Amino acid sequence: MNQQGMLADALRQQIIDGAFAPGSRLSESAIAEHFGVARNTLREAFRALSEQGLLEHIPHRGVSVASPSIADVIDIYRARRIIECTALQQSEPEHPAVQRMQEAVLAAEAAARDALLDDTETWRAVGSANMAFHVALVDLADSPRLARTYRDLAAELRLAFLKIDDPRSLHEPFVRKNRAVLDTFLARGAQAGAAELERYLVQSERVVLGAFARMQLG
Amino acid sequence: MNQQGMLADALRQQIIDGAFAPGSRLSESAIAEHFGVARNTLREAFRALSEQGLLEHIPHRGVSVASPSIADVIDIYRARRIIECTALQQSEPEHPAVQRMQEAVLAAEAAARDALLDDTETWRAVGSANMAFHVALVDLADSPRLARTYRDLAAELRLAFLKIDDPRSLHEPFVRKNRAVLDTFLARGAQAGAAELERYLVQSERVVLGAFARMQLG
DNA sequence: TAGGGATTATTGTTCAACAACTTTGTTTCG
DNA sequence: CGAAACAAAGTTGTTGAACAATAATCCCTA
Repeated sequence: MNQQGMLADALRQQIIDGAFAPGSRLSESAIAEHFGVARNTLREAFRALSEQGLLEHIPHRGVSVASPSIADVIDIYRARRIIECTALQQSEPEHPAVQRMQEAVLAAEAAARDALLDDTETWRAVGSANMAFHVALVDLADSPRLARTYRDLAAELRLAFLKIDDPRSLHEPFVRKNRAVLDTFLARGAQAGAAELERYLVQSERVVLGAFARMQLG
Repeated sequence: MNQQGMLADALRQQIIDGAFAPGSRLSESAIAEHFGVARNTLREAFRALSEQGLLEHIPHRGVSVASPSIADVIDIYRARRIIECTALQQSEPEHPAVQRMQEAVLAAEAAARDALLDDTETWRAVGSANMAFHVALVDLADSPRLARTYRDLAAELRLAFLKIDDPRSLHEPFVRKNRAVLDTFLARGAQAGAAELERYLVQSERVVLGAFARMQLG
């Protein structure tokens, strides 16, 4: 792979891992030096991540890590509902992605068992496993383009999560919820699974929006 | 706006207008000279368009205009069905985008009336108006992210259209179909409109795939 | 203290050069 | 004659430096 490709991937991972706070500005020269690449090369990586919604680019002011607003969160969940619910509703139970959904749920349950009360890192791992569940779910649709769109949505949503202090209340309730979606889907079919998933998404959105609202007060 | 922004837009328009045949390679130095910019600047524009699916980038082999395969067309229509049908189904008739849907249908009908039998240019204008109808339709969902995804899908699909010789058979039948979708939606509601739209998309996909199949024979 | 203007820092763009790689053309050998 | 190996040419990938254009900061004055 290219240097810029690897560079974009590395940056992407760091951003998702919270190495830079949402909203913080990224200096071209500093980051270029940090990665040991030329400024021109870094700019190409920046543009790729901007197209994916992870970075925000303002002319002559450089790039910042995206910092989703309440409106963004609402939009992300709107898109999630459309993509995820349709993907699940129109799917077949024998699809290979189902196994990956299983594994993701098990991984999330395991991580949640091991997590201490306020260990940010572990709860983020729970969040990662939860997200892997939904990524696998979208793969049920067998549409590379929808999967790509969803990947970008998920990365953006992760930035929203980073803004919230309390990672446990953000991730813990949804381990059980994902399990419910999966079990309902397997036991009672696509239609019932999609309905359960819709409830999941509504509740998840409410939790995130609630945290955002509290944030703007405190 | 930036030079690269304008550059990307100009290139985008030229590609969509068919200035470069799908699949053709774009030489960095030639295009940079043509636009009077440096190679580095052009590369940033290239990357933006690659992210949107209009250009295909292969390391060390440069960029080519995307040339959608049959699999791509199938995927594009799959995504279209999910996005468009959900957008229409969950919409309200008083949404401002409805007016733009009206206008697009009228524009398409007018262009189709004036079109000569084999005037490629005019039939492409009909295609543009048709596409405007669907873009407006997606705006019913009030989701910037879905709208952006759909814009990229539409641009890619346009490249597929460019590969097909007979623009009339590609665009003419769908003027009436769009009218039917709109009238059904207005007269009988979102649910009925979505069903009509689904039929539209199925037929449209069949027409495009048929043309592709014939192309690979001849 | 508020406004205005010079200063400084950062980004936008260009250029030239070289490295890395692919493609093409040629040669050589079976 | 055909295929593999090799050399040559052309394109892209990346760098570093330079300058222009714009934004942010600081300092001075009223």
